[in-house]
Amino acid sequence: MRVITDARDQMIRSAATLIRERGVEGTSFSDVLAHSGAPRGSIYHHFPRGKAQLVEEATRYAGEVVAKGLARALDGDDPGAALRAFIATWEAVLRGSDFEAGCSVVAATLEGDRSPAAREQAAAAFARWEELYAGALQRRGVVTDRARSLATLAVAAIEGAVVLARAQRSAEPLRRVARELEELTLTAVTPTTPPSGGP
Amino acid sequence: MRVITDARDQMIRSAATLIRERGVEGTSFSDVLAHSGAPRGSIYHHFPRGKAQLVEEATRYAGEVVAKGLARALDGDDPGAALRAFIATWEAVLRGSDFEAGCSVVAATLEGDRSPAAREQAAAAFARWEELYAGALQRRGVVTDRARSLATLAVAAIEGAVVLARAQRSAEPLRRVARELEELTLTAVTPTTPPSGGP
DNA sequence: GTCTATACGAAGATAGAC
DNA sequence: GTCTATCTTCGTATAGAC
Repeated sequence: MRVITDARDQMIRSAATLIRERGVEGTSFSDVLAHSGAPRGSIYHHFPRGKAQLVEEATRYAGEVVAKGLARALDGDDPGAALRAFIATWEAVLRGSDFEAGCSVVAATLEGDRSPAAREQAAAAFARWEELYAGALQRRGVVTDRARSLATLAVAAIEGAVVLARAQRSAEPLRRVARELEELTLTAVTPTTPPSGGP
Repeated sequence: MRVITDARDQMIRSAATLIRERGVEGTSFSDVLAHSGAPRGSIYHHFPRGKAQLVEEATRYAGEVVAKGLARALDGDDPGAALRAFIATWEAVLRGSDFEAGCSVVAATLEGDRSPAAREQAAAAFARWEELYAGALQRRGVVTDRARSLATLAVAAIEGAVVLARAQRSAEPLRRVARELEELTLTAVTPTTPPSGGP
């Protein structure tokens, strides 16, 4: 059994954190070492393929963390609550960093032209998030195609809102997107029954 | 009167194009010179503050190009049509680059922690796009607050969809987001009148 | 496994000739 | 204005000692 807080995992976590703030190109090995406290000589021992490998694993890790949070929030089978929890997480990230940090998976996508493997990890992460949310909508009676569209909209809009929030240094974009997505979800899972004639 | 295709403007355009593909950190002066054909000795003549200044102007330029396209599409006062035109533009960018290019303004936001001025340009661009779209919705009878929320959702979702599309190398995210946004817009501008009793 | 030292290249920025 | 040459810094990656 392996302890999950060994040096290697700590480096991956540090890399994910720094990539979130500075991007892939803006994060050097020295930065990761300083942040993680890992010894310099152990980089190529743990990551033989160098930075490309570290970025890949950091992207995969970041994707999994979000997926786990999303899955937990979806336990209650209430898509609206999951949406709120998901958005609240991002708002915490933004506020906790004074709007300096965003999503590592987005960063890996944008700067992943030099390492296709990192971009593939990013693609897998987005697909997983969409799948989780679409599944919850389907369990609440939304048909497959619509559930997929809504899930893609939710993931895209939230990730986009995080970008807008960073640029404008305000949580307002995230709140507006949250409001619209919640109402849309509510409408989708609630069959449009004409108002009955009262009691 | 100044010709708009002089060396300086060409460098700005090249920078915007390259940033869209490789990000800010991934775009060097040498890249911009090779792409624009500008002479090496003229960099610090045209941009005394160096790369930071070039990135700022490229971000501003990219924001204006999109804003102009959006304003043109909104001429007809049909928000749905504008939405389609806006999305079609991004789909063309993605397909034309084999999903290697995205939005320079997003790139400037993510890597703009080293140059606050570039991020401010990005924030201004996003705000302008939102404002344009919200204005069109208001002219179609949507109340201010709702128009703002819908506009933020649209900008965030489309920018997010461009990121997803790059990662997954597919235009599908953009198409799904387009479908949902169009329906949402249609619902918002069409007052929910209960069906009248016939002709 | 981890260390120090270093190779090697590329980046941004500057200086001085033309 | 534009050129070439160069300075300085910093990045990844490697080599060899412990």
